Amino acid sequence: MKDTAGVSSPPRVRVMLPLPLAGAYDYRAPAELDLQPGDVVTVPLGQRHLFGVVWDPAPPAAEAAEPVAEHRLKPVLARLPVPPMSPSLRRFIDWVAAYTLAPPGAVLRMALSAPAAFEPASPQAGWTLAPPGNSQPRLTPERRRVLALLQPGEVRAGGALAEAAQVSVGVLRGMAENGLLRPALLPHHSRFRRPDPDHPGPALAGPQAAAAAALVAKVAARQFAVTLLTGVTGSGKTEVYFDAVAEALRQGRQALVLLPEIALSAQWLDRFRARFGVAPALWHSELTSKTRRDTWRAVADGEVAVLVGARSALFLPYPDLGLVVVDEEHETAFKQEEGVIYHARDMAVVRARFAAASCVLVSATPSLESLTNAETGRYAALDLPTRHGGASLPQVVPVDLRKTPPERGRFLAPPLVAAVTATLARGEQAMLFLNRRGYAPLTLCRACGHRMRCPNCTAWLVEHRAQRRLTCHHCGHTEAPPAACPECGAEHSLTAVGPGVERVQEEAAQLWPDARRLVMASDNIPGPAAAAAAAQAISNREVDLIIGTQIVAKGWHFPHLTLVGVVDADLGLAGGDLRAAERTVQLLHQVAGRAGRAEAPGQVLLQSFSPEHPVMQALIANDLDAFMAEEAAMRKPGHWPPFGRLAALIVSAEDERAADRVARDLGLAAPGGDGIQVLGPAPAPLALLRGRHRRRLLLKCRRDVAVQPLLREWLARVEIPGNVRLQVDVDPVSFL
DNA sequence: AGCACGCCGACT
DNA sequence: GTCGGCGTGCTC
Repeated sequence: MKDTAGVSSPPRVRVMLPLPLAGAYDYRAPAELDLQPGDVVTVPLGQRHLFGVVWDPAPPAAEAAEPVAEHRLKPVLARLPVPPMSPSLRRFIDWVAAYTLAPPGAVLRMALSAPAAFEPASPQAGWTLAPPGNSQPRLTPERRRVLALLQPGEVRAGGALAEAAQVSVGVLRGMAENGLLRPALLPHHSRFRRPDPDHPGPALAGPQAAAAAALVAKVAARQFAVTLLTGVTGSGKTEVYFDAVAEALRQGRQALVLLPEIALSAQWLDRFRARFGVAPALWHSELTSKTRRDTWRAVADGEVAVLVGARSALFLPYPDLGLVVVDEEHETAFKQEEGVIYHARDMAVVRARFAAASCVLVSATPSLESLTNAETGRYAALDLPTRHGGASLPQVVPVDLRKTPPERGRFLAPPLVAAVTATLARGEQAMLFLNRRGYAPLTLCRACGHRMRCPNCTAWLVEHRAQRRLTCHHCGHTEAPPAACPECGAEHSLTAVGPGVERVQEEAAQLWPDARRLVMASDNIPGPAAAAAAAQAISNREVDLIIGTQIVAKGWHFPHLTLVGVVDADLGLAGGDLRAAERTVQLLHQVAGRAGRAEAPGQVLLQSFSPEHPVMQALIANDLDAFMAEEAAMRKPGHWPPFGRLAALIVSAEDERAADRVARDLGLAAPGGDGIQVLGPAPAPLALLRGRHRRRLLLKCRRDVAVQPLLREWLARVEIPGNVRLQVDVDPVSFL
């Protein structure tokens, strides 16, 4: 900054705004506000007032850009009475923005996700005894009861006081008018109770105790470290990392546990309560705005010691984070695919690094990424080898659909039908797993071959027979099934092709009419309450046969379930997805883990057209380590992740030619060189999505290539018109 | 992200 | 003649 001699520029601060702007904006800093980096402020922007955060001064290198002229600066309006954003969270936001190529303000927006939390705290109004005055108001029995309940100086909420005195709140108001009571503010009372690290709970022994001690030592060291905790379903991983959470509590630091499907974790919460005596704070997208506000503030104030949340919980303002746990770390649900595109598992590691916290990644079926990091020593590794309580692993058996096909128009092969029949006859529970919602994935005209497709997407319409609708699972388009073929006009020619869970349930109803059946899919399990109710019904043996999509795969404990039938084990393997095999093994292994967790041994039947496929063989032999080693050997030579880096560019526009033009320009401007390869442009597998035409390019680099500078230079060379959108997906998980 | 400015169709 | 549609562009 070149100050002319004797003329000093007025103090200015950089303020990050929660908007997708390229960087922070400069504001004039009134001296009386005494602004420091991290302060939450309100500033004018155009015609409106916005919340923002005072950011750190720009590094000298960035000063090449001309600073905004003095006369254009507007003043910071106010500093808000909330704890300042910590340096570690500010650095994390900058880091995520730089890594994902997202505007830093868009990342900040995730950290300011409860704007109501900045409104001046409105303590709840209550009533207290008024000092005795001159007037002598009438003392009815109702009024006496109220007065008897209040100690001098005590403040009680109106509703609670009225209820305790068995009067209406109107009585209280009348007493205030007569000088018996006066309004007062309730003392701040946190709704978040501190979990007790020493709450009497299940004791750990053997390998569990050893693993727990190792994690506790990491937390006690108060340094950044990453540990991969693995172990088969039921080996007690959760209780092991609970000990690490307890140590963070003892250290006076906060612990964050990320779960992929917070909505479906009623059983997880029960286990937490059993270990710590109270429920943890929760964070997910379906919180009410009031709970959201209270939780955000309580986290910022350090009142929340343990928080369990979905991926967005990474951006909450913990004052002193000591532990980050990512449970089910292999889950693709941790990948945010919209807005700021990031992988919560990977960002959790970074969040822990900036906070000098311990990070624990947990899974029965760890991702190849994490396994590789453990192998190279970047992560410590802990494995729990046995099922807790001596329960044995289920036996996995293939059902070869070529040798023993189902009857025509049916989807359950004779060996599976026989196994379910036998299980039900023994009075045990069975589950049929099919990762496909609805009745049938395709509706076809037998006369002309026309297929019912979505007008907005490259996708078939899925029949939902219960609702009498054809629905697109990508954009939500829905229509009534036509009486005649829209193409050739033939009547009664439209026929359902392939099974969904509804159709399997229909077949099950014919095969086992007396069995009590329960379908579990996102369509009929809309939220946490419904999921908990379903789990309860299963535990209470009110259900004999469960028919479910992938929502049954996650972390449930069904003690009476002894048979799992996978209706279509080949389903996830279609398509050219890099991780299709890995994901299928993980999903089917998790589903298989539902069977036989108590004393009764479990059995898993895999219906497949290719039982010789390495995925099926790995499941049958229960040797996932060998499978993952083979998977690694296949990816290594081509520098595929995790042995190389990927970034996807998705070009989309309503105008197909505009999308093509930009995709072509990107292809022409593509970077090259040693260890750098660009694939495409090509139409995306979902070439049309929500009415937008999509093209993809894929940048593949050796591990030692810095991808972000490469991408930034590349994108700067290409002009993107306003009607075309370009999304950058660093480390893509989905190839749609 | 929002809000303004700006340039073309159906209403009192 | 105006009200209003949403396309482009800027906000320290």
